[in-house]
Amino acid sequence: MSRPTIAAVARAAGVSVASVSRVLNGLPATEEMAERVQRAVAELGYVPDSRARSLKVGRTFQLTLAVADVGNPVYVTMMRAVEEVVSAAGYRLVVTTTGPDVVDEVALVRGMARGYADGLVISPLRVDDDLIKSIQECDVPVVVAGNVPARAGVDTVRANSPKGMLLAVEHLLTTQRHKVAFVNGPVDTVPGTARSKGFTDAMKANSLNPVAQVEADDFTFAAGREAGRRLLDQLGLETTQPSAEGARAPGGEASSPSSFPAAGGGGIDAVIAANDLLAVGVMHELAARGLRVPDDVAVIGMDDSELAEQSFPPLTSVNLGSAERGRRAAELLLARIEDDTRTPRRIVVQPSLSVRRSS
Amino acid sequence: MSRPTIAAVARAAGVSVASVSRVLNGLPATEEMAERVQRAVAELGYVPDSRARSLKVGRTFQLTLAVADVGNPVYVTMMRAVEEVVSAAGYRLVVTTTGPDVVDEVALVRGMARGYADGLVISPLRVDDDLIKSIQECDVPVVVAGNVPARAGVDTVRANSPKGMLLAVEHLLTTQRHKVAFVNGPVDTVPGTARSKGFTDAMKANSLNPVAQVEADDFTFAAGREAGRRLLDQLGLETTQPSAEGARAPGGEASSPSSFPAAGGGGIDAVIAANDLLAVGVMHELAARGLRVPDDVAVIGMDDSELAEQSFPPLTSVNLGSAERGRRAAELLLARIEDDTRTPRRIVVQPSLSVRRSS
DNA sequence: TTGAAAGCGCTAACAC
DNA sequence: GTGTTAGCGCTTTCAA
Repeated sequence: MSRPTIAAVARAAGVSVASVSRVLNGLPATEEMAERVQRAVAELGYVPDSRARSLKVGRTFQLTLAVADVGNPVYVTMMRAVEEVVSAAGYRLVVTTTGPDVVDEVALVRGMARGYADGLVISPLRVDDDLIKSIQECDVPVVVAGNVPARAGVDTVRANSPKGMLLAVEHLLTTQRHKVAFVNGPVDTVPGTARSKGFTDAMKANSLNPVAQVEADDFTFAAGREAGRRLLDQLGLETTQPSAEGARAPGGEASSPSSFPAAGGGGIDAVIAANDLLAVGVMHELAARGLRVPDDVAVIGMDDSELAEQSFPPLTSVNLGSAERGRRAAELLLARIEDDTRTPRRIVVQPSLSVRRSS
Repeated sequence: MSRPTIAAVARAAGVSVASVSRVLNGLPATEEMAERVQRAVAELGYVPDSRARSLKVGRTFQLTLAVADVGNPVYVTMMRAVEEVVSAAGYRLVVTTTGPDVVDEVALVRGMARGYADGLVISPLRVDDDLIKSIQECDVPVVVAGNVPARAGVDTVRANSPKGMLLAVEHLLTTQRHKVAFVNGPVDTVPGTARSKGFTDAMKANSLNPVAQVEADDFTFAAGREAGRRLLDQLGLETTQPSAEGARAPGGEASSPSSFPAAGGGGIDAVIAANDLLAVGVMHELAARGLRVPDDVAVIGMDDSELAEQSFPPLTSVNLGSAERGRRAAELLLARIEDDTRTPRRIVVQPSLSVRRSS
């Protein structure tokens, strides 16, 4: 038995389809009419087809959130925030994953023309002219949670990475750390570029020279660990442990009661990582080499995701406002759906530092 | 300027809409016809409306995956597996979050009647008769990644928690741990129930008595930490550290060269947690009380999610086959979409143990 | 207030 | 091989 249609309901209620539609949409009708329709609806278990409806009204009341990697906890925070805003506005949120390639992002945006949703929040890892063009030409409103050139003329809400980097570097200085290394993600990504420049500027602003810099292949834990390996190799820090079994904890007891940097960091006393996953990967590699966090090396991540509290030791992390970015992005999208003529806004969310035990 | 329709393309190409449709769907047409249509499509940037299409053909070529909590890393693994299978089959996957309440799950399943997708994979946290009923009556195929009664007659693929618990307990015995505590999630959930029974049986089978058992409010890190707090309070283990600053690492250096349990666990030498998030929460609480993992207390999680490798020390975890469950669930769904008359299958995925440093 | 009917954009008979 | 047309399920004029 197939799904009942509005016609079936009309027949069962002995009224016209128009009346059923009206009752269902809360338009004026007599008490009795409403009653009869409701009964028929309940009896048949009728549920309106959203495709047919949206074909007619031109809206789906669905919104899409596209992220590159569901495994990145920063997106969890963002998803939650977006979900909250859009569901309060009566929209359904669906999440899709694009993967790391810009071509897939472009395909996703182009695909929106198929009418899947009334709007899109996209947090692109990589941006090129094709992507910008696809966003500009998109049939539904798009807001970018990330950084695209102002001339693109699209709504964006982005983090302030340079400011965030400044917070990180200044925190390190305050805690007497001067020999800092930087583990970035792929520099051909939007966040990778921003972090790179931010780090360089922040160091310069504090008259510091980076001791070392490496670039991970990806914004993932595995890539972070691998990058940490390269970093420490580069610094001439061989693995000190005879076996994995005996590897020391990153948060092992301090060798001295104070929290001043101990020797043994092999030329560095701090690492800043471009996100939390990378930071945790680096901490694992430090531990594998017998280096303690924060005693030998302080570690700072970025994003202040759930992983930062879950990691051990808990990770000091630059809060780039992912929840607020999600919220603002959702609000921007809703506003643009409401009024497509408003001039594009570019919102920048300010960072803060969540100091935990890794620094 | 609004989106071009198939009629606009037909006009531009000087052919009929039927011909455009045919070319677009790869049906026989002359070289020249194909050419003209393709050109017009490219010129206008035409993209077919999937709503109109699916209204006509009765299929959306979208599949939905519904999970309770995007923040739980086990779902990340599952999502990836499902995505892989369905996209290979030419379907688009959309993910939605239900939250922890069964009523929202029911609403989700009922809502599928609106025609959002051709099928649903749902991993319900809580199951009641309403939910089962909604699944049975659902207009589109549903496969449950989790446990529902056999009499429900729905396709399911589930984990073997009891077997997994057995692996965990036996591993502890092998490593000379006998005083084990259990940190479960809410027992009114599907996994909570399964883990509870599994743990009890596994202990009994090995002639072991649980030293303590606590139930977390949720399958989250925060709830795990809180449950750990209650557990250790219950065992009379006061916080030994004067300040948070000096808390010891869970993976601190062993006090003896062997890996035999040291004293200091306050009546326990092992904790099994119902999932990885809970396990990590417990590890944090252990650390806060100066207890070392695994030296004082071994910790075993379940799910073997990405978090298990990311945690420190890396978490021994029961692999409940979330990737395979995702894969099989997706395959089951595809098969049922293909043939709705096949008898429901109930697949059980066997667990394995991923031994890491926490035990 | 209610009903009849047009039409959203597409596909699939059916006729040529 | 191609064009005409009915109709998927719904909403919304327009008349009554």
